Amino acid sequence: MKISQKGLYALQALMMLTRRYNQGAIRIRDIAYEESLPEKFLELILLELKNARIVESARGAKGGYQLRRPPDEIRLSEIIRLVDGPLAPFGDAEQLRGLITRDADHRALYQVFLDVRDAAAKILENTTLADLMTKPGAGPARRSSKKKGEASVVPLMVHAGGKEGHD
Amino acid sequence: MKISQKGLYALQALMMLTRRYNQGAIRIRDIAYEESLPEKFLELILLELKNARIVESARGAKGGYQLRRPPDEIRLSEIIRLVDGPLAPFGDAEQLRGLITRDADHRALYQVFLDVRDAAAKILENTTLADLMTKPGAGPARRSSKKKGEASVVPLMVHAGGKEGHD
DNA sequence: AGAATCCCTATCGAACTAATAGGCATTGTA
DNA sequence: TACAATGCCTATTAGTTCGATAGGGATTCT
Repeated sequence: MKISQKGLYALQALMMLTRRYNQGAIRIRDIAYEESLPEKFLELILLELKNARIVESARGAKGGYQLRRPPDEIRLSEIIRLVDGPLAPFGDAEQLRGLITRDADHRALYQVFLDVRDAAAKILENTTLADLMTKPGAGPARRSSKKKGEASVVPLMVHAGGKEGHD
Repeated sequence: MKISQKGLYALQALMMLTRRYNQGAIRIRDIAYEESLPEKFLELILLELKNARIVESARGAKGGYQLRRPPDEIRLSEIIRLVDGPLAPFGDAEQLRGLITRDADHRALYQVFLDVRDAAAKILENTTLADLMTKPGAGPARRSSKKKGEASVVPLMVHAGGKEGHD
């Protein structure tokens, strides 16, 4: 899965709307200004988020955007899938399962791809917009999702190579 | 991280060379035929793998390609980084660490991105070409890397949504 | 000498990405 | 009721990436 510039903008805009949750409609212009995003491009993104029922809009003067659901009910996986497609590094989960079943020669390879997508999905399904809110004074970030009967998963000590592992 | 068609071809070609390990040089044409890959495109890929010292070539008649190191010393992470770039879903690990440090407003978001890349890295660093070899008769695949003093990590029961979780 | 094979650079069309443009529709307010 | 503010929507564009092909040069075996 690759997160595009557009995907990043979407997430940033939604973080902004999360901060302003319950404060009524926010103008595109204000979101763009506060998050330093290209206004016209953001307009397109918000339209897409609206069609996906993640945000809602008010038109005309005093119009603007706001979240349609509480921030702790909007998962990062949902947004990323919408804007940037499947979480799998190749194809999508369904396709990979098919290949694992049918392509005996490359089964093990596709299984690794599926493992990677599952690991990403686990993180992104369990992180909501609410989890991204950091208190202004707070130090190094660490988040947790609890509410609404969801399993809280803390990704503790996940690190690959040595202490110094680039990419 | 997104694995391109080219990346998949590279991995497939290397799996083929793993099967033929210690059997001398294999012609591009034979690899292409056996794995059903476009020959000319594969040529480019192998050239790149050669420059990265993953495979070595012999030129002239009786020429061809072979792995330059034993299959259990070639990690999927190395190949994917070479062909498709950083494992992170956005930017690279170093850049993400910088953003987490400096961009207070979006720190938590970038931390999630880094968590995702760490999860992917963990899997891909711990899987080698040797791990992808399945016995011809064997059923559902499961692999493990042991040799050369590496920590063997079995990604057990990693699954996101419900039983039926597409992408 | 000649055939086989890898080496290398160039090129191509299709698709995707990030962004901009501009007119239409709706709504609050003077 | 006008009009200004704002979102809605479609089109367009320049630049990049992707997947693939082409072809001549260099090397090595027989």
